[in-house]
Amino acid sequence: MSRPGLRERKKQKTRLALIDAALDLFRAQGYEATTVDQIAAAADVSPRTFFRYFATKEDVALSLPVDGQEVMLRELADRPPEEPPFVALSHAMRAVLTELQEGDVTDVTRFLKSRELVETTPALFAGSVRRMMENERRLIDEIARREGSSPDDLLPHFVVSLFTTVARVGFESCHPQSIQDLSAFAERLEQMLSLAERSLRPGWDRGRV
Amino acid sequence: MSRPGLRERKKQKTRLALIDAALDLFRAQGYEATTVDQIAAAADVSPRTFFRYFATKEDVALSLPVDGQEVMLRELADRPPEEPPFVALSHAMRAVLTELQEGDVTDVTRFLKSRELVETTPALFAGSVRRMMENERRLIDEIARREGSSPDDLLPHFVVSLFTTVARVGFESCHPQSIQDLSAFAERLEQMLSLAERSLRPGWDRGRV
DNA sequence: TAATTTATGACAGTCTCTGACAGATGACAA
DNA sequence: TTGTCATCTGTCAGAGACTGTCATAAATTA
Repeated sequence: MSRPGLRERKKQKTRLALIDAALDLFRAQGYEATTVDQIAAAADVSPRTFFRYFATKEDVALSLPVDGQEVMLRELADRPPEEPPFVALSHAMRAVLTELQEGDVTDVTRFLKSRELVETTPALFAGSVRRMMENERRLIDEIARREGSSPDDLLPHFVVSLFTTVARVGFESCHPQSIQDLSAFAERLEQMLSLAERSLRPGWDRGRV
Repeated sequence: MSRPGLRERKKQKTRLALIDAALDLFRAQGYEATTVDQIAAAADVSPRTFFRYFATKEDVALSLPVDGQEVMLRELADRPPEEPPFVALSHAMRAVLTELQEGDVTDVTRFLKSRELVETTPALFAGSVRRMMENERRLIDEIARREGSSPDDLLPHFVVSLFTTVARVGFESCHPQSIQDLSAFAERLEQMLSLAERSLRPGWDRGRV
């Protein structure tokens, strides 16, 4: 696993510079009030280059949560097949938070920053939900594959949507307080997962009720 | 209940003209490919006037589903308090479809048109979900009021989010086929509601499990 | 009919985002 | 080291969504 070339490293640097510049400007003067020109200037690139890294202004704010969804999908694929769908999804989600916590501290900071931004900015919140739902399709496919469901079976759709909802409500409920570390997130998530577990019949996620 | 004045009638006419022009253009050449200028021209108003009726291009496409949400909220407020939350929400949703069906036929056509458009256009789908979630807050408040929950109780949030998810999955599952009438919608909705009912423990939506 | 309110059109301007082209820079082989 | 090539970047021009402003026209009211 050799170190990537200079070009690749520069690209990563530019990408992070744009993300950090954007998050700071968004926090300081609000999302709508900051222009792409300002972000580009703060990161020392031309406005055109900004759009070579991020398709939209929204993308730069949501790139971290989006990365998280990728991790989640990878983790889900690694869960043992005998695990019921909802349990597998829960563990995959926990793994995302764990992986983040074990990584670089600046990553955690960036993540929390962007998370707070998303919760307090309606436009970004909308975008976040949108991506969550685009991701839902992929989670559904993976669950359907694991369970061997037929393509028009509504159960995988139901299970994944329900799980996504539970996770979202958990995250949202963190919003009023300013969250300093990830453990508060993890705690809320467990709280919601157990509420869901208590509400649902055993075997519901495999159609055996 | 006197007939509104000429000015008010003209406004309603312009509004409907914009909606119809927009929906037709969107269907014919796609949502992104049609410009606001085209819509305004088709409805015989200036582009500036378009924005006096709809804040964004998205709004004109989603105005009908948004109207539906208003109806849903009104219906929910009319449900008897002894009804458990999930049942009350289900009945309110049924009432929306019933009210639509009993109204003008052109309204139903417009509704189905916009519904298909939303499902087939990612940008609009995202916007639709976003409004659904903005509406969620109001539904939560109403359920919390009915049940006398404390403001930081997660249960009303959970119940409403779960219901919204179920309804959404039901609507989405209609997409592949082209829906001609509302009864197909109603049928799918019932299918999903019964799946949810089977999966959940009795009393879950009042915290009595 | 006159006065007032309100809807509309016309115009100018900002911001997001895209295509096209040319110059700069890193990757790689001779 | 040098030359070639692919890729990154800046500059420019432009479309399209959306907003503020002001004058005009139409509806409402006295």
